[in-house]
Amino acid sequence: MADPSKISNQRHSLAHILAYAVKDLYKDVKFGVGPVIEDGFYYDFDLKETISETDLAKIEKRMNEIIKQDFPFAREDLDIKTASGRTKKAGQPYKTELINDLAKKGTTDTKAKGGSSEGVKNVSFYTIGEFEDLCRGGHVASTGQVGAFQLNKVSGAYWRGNEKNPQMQRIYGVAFNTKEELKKHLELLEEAKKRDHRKIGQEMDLFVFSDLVGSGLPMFTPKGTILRDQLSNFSNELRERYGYQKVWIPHVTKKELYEASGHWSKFGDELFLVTSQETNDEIVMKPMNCPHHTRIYAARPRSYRDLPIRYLETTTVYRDEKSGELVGLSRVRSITQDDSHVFCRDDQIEVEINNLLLAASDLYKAVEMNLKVRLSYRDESDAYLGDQKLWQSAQSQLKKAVEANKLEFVEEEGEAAFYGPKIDFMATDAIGREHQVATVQLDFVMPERFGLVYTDTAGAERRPVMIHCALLGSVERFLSVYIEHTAGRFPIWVAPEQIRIITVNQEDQTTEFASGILEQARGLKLRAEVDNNNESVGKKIRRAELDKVPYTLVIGEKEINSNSITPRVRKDLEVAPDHTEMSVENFLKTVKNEVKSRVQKTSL
RNA sequence: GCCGACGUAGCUCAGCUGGCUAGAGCGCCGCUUUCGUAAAGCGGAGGUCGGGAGUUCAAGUCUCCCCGUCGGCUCCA
Repeated sequence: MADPSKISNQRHSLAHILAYAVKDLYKDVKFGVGPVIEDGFYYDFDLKETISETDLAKIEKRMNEIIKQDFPFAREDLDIKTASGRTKKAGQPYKTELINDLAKKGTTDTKAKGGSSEGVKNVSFYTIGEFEDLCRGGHVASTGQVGAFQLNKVSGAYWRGNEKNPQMQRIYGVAFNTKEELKKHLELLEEAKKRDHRKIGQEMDLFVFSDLVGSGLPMFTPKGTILRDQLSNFSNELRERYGYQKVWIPHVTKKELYEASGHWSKFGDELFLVTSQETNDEIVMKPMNCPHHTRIYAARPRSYRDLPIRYLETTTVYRDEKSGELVGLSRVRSITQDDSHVFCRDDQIEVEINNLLLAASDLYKAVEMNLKVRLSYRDESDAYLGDQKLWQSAQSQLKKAVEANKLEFVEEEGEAAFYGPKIDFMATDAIGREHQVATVQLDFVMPERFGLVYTDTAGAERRPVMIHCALLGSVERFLSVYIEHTAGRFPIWVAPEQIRIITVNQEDQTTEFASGILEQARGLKLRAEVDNNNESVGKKIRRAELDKVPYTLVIGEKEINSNSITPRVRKDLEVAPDHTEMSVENFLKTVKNEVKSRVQKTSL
C-alpha cells in the first residue's frame, strides 16, 4: 500500500519544482503559495508576462530537467526577523507578508477563527538547487522522487482568495506516484468530458441557449422537457403520497415581501429588478419561493388540527449570478426548484423529516445513485436565531429520522443556516463524483418574521416551524448531474423517446403496419416514433443507437406476416442478450408496465 | 466581475505569417435504389466568418469596444 503522505509530499515537492522552473524561465517572479490539492498541486505567481496554456510544455520541460538533476531538498530554520529580512531582500513581498502573519497569528489562514493562536518564532526554508522557498515542509528527499505529473491549466487567482488583492497567475498540475495512476486519472477526465451534459444536451437535442435570450437562461426542447417533466413529476408524486398539495405563485413580487422576510439585503445584487410602467411598485423576480408560500398559509386562521400543512410547487426562481460563474445547466440564472414547504408543530418535525427521507431514498434509488447525508447543526456561538431548546429538539429529531432510514451520514457542528439545522444530500454518480442534490432545512425564523401562527388546544396562538425541501434540488442542476450519470442512456421511464419503429421498405403495407404500432403505443401514452426514411435498415438502426432509444422494432415482411415483433433492446437495459418474438400487444403492455414501475432493467 | 483561451454552414472542424468566387465530413433537400439489425449511390441548397467601429489598396486573418462560450478565481509557508 502506498503511504498516504508520500503522494502529498510528492505533490508539494512538485509545486517547488514548478516555482523553480518558472523562476528560471521568467524575469521578476514574485511567488505566492504552492499547496497540494486534490489530485495535484498548484503555484501562484505574480509576473509581468502572461502565461498561457501553450507555455506549459516549456515549463514542464524545465521541470523535468530539475527532476533529472535529483537535487536534495535541504531545510534551514531561521528566526522570524532573519527570515523576513531575507524575503524582503529577495524582493518577495508575498512571502514576507506570510512570514509576518506567522509571527503574529501563527497561521497564514486568512479565515482562521479567533485570535487565540500564538505567533511562531521560527520558520523554515527549503532549497533545491538554486531555488529557495519559505515552506513548512513535507517533501520527498530529492527532486528525482516526485512521481508522474502533468501541468494541466492556468488561471487567474486572487492573492489569498480575496478579490481586493492583486490577481496572480496560477499554474495547476496533476500528479500521482506512478505513470499508471496518472494515466488512469487522465482517462477519468477524458470519460467525464465524453459525458459532459453540454455535449450530450447538444447531441441529443435536449436544451438550447440563445444569445438573444441571454446567458444562463436555458430553454428546453420537446425532448428535454420530457426529462424535466418525468423527474419533477416523480419528485412531486413521492411527496403527494404524504399529503403534499400543489400550489401556484407568480414569479414576481413587490420588494416589500423580501423586506419582510429579510432577504432584501441578503440577496443584494443577485436580485433581478423589474420596472412597472403602470405603478410605482418596485418589483423583483422571485429568487426563492418560501415567502410567497407563507402568504398562502397566512391567508386564513390555522388550527393545530390543520397542521402539518404541506405545500408543493415546481417553479422557477431567478438569480443574477456573476457572469463568469455560469456553467451549462449546473449554474444558471433561471433555476427551477422542486420546492416544498411544511408548516408544522414542533412535535411533528420527526415524522415530516422521516417522510421526506423516504421520498428522497425512493427517488435516488430510481435514478440509481447512492445517497449520503450531512447533518448540519449549530455550534455554541450566538450567530443563530431561534430558541435554543427548539434547536436541540429539532436536531435530535433530524438525527433520529436519518438513523431510522439507515442513511449513511456525517454530523457537522457550525454548518447550520442561521435560521435552522439542515440535512444536505450528496449523490454519487456513475464515475464516482459526488454532487450536492437534495436538501431539507428547518426554519425557525421565517415563521417569526412573517408572524405565522396557529391556534393550539388551549386556544392560544403558537408559532409553527417551517421545513423547506427540494428533492432534486434544482431541475437544471439535477439534469446536468443526471445526464452525466447516465451518459444520456436514460431509463425507460425517463427516455424522451422510448420506442423507435424502423421500416424495412416504404411499401404501403409496411408503412401501415408501422403506423398501426405507433398508434397503439401512443394510445398507451408511450413515446414512440416511426423512422420511415428511405435509408438502409443498417443506417436507421445506427441512428436509433446513437439516439439511445431503449427499444427499436424493425418492421418488414416477416413481422407483418406473423403479426409479431422481436424487440432490439439498448445494451445497458438488457439482462440477457436473447430477445424472443412476441405479439405487438404483449410488447407494448410490458413496456407500459416497465414505465409505470420505473424499472432500471428490462425483462424483455 | 477578474485572469486566460475561444467564437468560420444546423453539428464537428480546416483555412500558414492579411491577397483569387471561404472549404471538408456529418446533417438537411432532391433523384436513383425498396433494402433485414451500427453508415447504399449520385446531385443540390446552405455562411454579410458572433456584433460594431477602426487600420489597410485589400480583413475570416491585425487593433479597440460589445455579446456569448470554455478553463479557473474554495484548497493557505
